[in-house]
Amino acid sequence: MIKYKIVGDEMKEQSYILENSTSFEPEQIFECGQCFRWQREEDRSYTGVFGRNVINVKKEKNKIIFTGICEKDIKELCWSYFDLERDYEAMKKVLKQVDKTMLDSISYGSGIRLLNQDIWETLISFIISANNNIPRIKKIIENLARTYGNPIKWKDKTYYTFPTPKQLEHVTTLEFRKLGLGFRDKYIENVTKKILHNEISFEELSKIKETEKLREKLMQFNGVGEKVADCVLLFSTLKRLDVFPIDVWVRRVMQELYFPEADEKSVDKKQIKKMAEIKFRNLSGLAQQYLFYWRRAA
DNA sequence: CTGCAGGGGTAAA
DNA sequence: TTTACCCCTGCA
Repeated sequence: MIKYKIVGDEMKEQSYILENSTSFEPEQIFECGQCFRWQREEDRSYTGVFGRNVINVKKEKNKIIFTGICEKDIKELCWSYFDLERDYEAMKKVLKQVDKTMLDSISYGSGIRLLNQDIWETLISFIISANNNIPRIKKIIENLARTYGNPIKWKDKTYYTFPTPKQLEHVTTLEFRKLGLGFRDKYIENVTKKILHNEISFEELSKIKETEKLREKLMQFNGVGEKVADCVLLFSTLKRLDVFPIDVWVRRVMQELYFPEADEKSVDKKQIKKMAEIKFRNLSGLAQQYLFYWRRAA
């Protein structure tokens, strides 16, 4: 049995304040379905773990306050993770001109940003999301982290890092099953093995330029179909803003909007993707997120 | 109280 | 193209 040291006491708390923030609403960023490990606090701020960092994000007027314990400079980490380089105002301006619904959905979720999450974590998380509901997805991921990740202490609470492939190396199917993974247990096992045996590496994946090729590679993992692959492409550091993941909600809203005559299920994914490309072009993925967040709240 | 549908899909038939 | 799948929750 491996013992992990609690690193929290050795790391200093840091903070960073982003002034005059635009397109940054913690609730929208963390509740729009792209991530599973951010928890809402009593004061409406959010605390989460990414990499070996625990960070709290709080919005006060137009300031965003990031506080936490980090391995590296907190500002650098946040700029990368929260995609702060990208000009969301400019992208929203373009999408708003598509049609009235886009305009409405952007007004509703105007503070959404697409996170640059770790590819491995995003991959595992969305494999778990298959035919599953959000509360249970979150529960399973926390079970995984608590059981196999490293503890980090901060302010009298213990947080856990997302387990690395190495940390899942000797976990049996049965042990995964006990954590509530269900039929997905063998998928997680398969992905872990493929990574550890170097059949596919994330470094290699990151180098692939062509999105189609990258999607194909991702779909070689057991448990990864088109939807999961698209989510990884959009929500991780792979960051393909033009991919359009279609889940039940997105299918619903797209049919209502652009295929009002058709009855349920008669419009296939290919048609919907084609329509998204026509309407939203290279910003399809971002548009998908506004639509998803807006339609789900309705 | 029991039964059943359905959930941010995928693999296998 | 259709169907089973772990497990949990909501609702009839």
